[in-house]
Amino acid sequence: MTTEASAGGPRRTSEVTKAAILEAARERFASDGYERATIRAIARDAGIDPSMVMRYYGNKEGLFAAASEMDLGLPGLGRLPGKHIGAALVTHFLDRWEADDVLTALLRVGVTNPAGAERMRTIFAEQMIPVAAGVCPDPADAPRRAALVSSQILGMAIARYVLRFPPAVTMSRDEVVAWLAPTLQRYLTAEGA
Amino acid sequence: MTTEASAGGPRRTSEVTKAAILEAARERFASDGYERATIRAIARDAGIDPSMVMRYYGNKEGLFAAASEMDLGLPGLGRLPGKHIGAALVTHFLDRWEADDVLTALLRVGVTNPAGAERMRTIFAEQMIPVAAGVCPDPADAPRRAALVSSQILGMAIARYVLRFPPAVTMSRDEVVAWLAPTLQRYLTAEGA
DNA sequence: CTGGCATGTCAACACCTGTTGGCCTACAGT
DNA sequence: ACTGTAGGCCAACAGGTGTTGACATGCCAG
Repeated sequence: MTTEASAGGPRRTSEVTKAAILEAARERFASDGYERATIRAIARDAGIDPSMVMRYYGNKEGLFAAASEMDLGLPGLGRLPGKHIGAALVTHFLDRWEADDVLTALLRVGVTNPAGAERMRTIFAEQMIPVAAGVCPDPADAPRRAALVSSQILGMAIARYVLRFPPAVTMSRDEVVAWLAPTLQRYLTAEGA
Repeated sequence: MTTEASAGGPRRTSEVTKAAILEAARERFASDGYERATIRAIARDAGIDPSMVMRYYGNKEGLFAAASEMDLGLPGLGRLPGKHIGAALVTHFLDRWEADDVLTALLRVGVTNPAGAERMRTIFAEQMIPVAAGVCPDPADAPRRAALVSSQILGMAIARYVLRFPPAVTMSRDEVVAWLAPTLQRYLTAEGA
C-alpha cells in the first residue's frame, strides 16, 4: 500500500516489511485464531518468505506478542462527564472494535491460547481497572466493577463480532449504546457493596 | 468409573466406550479448543486407540457435534415469577456452567471454529429466544432482548471461566447474581423500544 | 572498485495431525 | 466345536506445521 516513491527499486526497508507482517498477522489472528493462523499464510499475505517472519519476530509467540500490542486509549475518559461515562465507554469500545482487527484477534486468541489470555488479563489490569478507580465511589471496589464492565463489553463483542448472533449484528450502534450504557453506568457508579 | 460387575472380563460394550470418548472429548475441547484438542489425546484419555474414535464418530467434526449437544434446560423458567426471572436466569446459568464442560467447550470452540459458531447460533435461536419471547412485553423484540441477555451471560462466562480475570473469579456466586440479575431483568422486561 | 551488511529466497528437517485399512481376539449363537 | 461378529490395536499414509541454515542479491561506505 505505502510503496515509497523515493526507492522505486525492488528493495524495501525493513520497517515497511515488518509493518506489512504485523498487519497480515493481525488479520489472520483475528479471523482464524492462534492455531489456524499459520506463519506461512501470514507471510504470503505480506508478500515475503516465512523465514523473514522468524528473522524479525523470533517465533510465532513473539509475532503474536508484537501484533497484539494494544492501547485502549481510555485514560481520556476518566475526567469526562461522570453522568454519561457509560454511554461514552460503549461508544469508545464500538469504535475501537471496528477500527482494526487487534481487539478481535486478542479475543479470539485469548480464548484458546494461554499467552493470549495472559495478555488480556494484563490489558484488563492496566487499562480497565484504573478507569473504574477514577469514577467509582470506593476505589477498593474498582477491580470488581472493572470486571463487570469488561464482562458486558466482551460479551457484546463476542455476540456481535465473533459468533455473529443475527439480532446482535442487526442492532444499530445507537441501539447498542442505549441498552448497554445504563448497565455500565450502574456497574461503575452504583452505591451498595 | 462405571465398570459393570456382570462382565468382569476385558471386553466392554460399545456404549461404555462411546460415553468415555464423549467425556474425554468434552474435557479436551473445553480446555484446549478445537484445534489443540487432538483425537490422539482424546483417545488416550478414554483409554482406547484413536481409530476407535473414527469408527464411532466418523471424523473430528462428527465427534465435536456429538460432544457439544446441549440442552440448556431453560423452558422450565418460562412460567416462573416474572419479577425474579433475572436472578433465576443468572443462577441457572452459573449452575449449568459449573456442572460440566459442555458450555465451556462450546464457547472455546465457537470462537475459533465455524462449525462451533454455528452450533452456538442454533442453541441461541432455539433455546434463548423462546425464553425471551415468553416474558418480554412485545414478542417481536424477543430476538434482540435474547441477544442482550446472551451477551451479558457469555461475557461473564468468558471473564470468569475462560480468561479468568482475577476479580471475576474471586466474586462469589451471590455477588454475581446480585450484579447481573437487574441487568438481565431490564434487558428482558424494560418497556421502551 | 570492493567489501560488508541488509533484505530476501530456497530447501529441508523433525514433528504432529486426521484418517485409513488390515489384523487380532474374545465372546455369542448354532 | 465352529463360526460370525463386535471391540480393539497397530502401522502407515499424506499433508501441514514451526523452525533452521545455507545461499543469493542489491545497496552503501571505504
